[in-house]
Amino acid sequence: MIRDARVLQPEFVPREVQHRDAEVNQLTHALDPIVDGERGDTTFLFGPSGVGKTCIAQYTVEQLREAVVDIEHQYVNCWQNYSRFRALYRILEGLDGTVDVHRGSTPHDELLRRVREYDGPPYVVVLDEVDQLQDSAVLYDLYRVPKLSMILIANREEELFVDLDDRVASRLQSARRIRFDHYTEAELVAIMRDRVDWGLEPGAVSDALLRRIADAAAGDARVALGILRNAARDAARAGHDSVDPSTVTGAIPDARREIRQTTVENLTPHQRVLYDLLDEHGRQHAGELYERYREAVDDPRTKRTVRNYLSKLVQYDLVVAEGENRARTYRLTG
DNA sequence: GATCCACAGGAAGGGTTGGGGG
DNA sequence: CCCCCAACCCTTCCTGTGGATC
Repeated sequence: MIRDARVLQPEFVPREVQHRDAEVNQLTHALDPIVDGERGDTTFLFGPSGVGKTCIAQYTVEQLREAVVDIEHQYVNCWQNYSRFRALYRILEGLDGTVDVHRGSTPHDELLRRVREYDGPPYVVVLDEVDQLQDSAVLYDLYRVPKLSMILIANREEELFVDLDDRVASRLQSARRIRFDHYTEAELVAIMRDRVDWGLEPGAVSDALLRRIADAAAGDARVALGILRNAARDAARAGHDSVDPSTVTGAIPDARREIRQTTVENLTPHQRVLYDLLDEHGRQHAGELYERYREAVDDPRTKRTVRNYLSKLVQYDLVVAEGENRARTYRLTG
């Protein structure tokens, strides 16, 4: 039943994107100067998850690569590369592949110096989840690199600008902004239909089922494709030649869990304990949670450190903090 | 209404880590 | 081989806030 599983994978970038013409055009326009060897406009892509921000950024850069002879590009996920050092390291890595800069042996802004000295073809850097960057001043530094164009991706504009360095904020005030909204049900169905036609045997999934998946995904294409992928896999394993409604129903919680699971697996052991305690006991105040945590581990960290852990969990969208000061409680999302 | 208390989160400093140079 | 140094993590100390208590 499955012909090509790749097109259902989350990281797959389609050759043609659907329902994002306006956004693609705006981004292409912002990058136009690159065609003439100039620097492109700094551009923000804002919107909830699963609405195609990363996909459109990568797609547009790819288009540009086909149109322009010579550009360099690099994708940096700031969720994984959240420190100034790591982000700069990745950016330098995009330029010559190997970097012989190691922490400890080089003056602390050697990385930035090397990036600034860059004088090759135009360099397009996509900074995904840019709100996760600990030191936003790095954006200010990158802003001053002549050959470097930035595409910045984040969920919410307000949250991003709240803790931006003042210099950065004023510079980025003038940056272009492109907003992405949830997909409609019809758009999600069309996106899935396209992937189904490429990746599955004809007739494997009916439109009615795609509508059902779209409904469960609530405008999030990543969730929709996750459900579709799991449903197709389950049906294939069961030896069916098409997906039926009950398989879809079974795949919905799986897909949700899958997306969350990859995040949970990246937690440190201590963060994981906090996550599990919130899972087990539900909504809690910081005090009770800390007491349980202290019981649960051999070498408890201080309250201050646990507060840092919790704010990480909130940033990762695994935990919600509700209320202020004493009244604040923590619980898992969803 | 003054005081207390639990909590959030900033700032500063120390310890650990892990690479390169002497 | 040892030492140096920056990155990183954790702790300590601190200020600010708002609900609870008297």
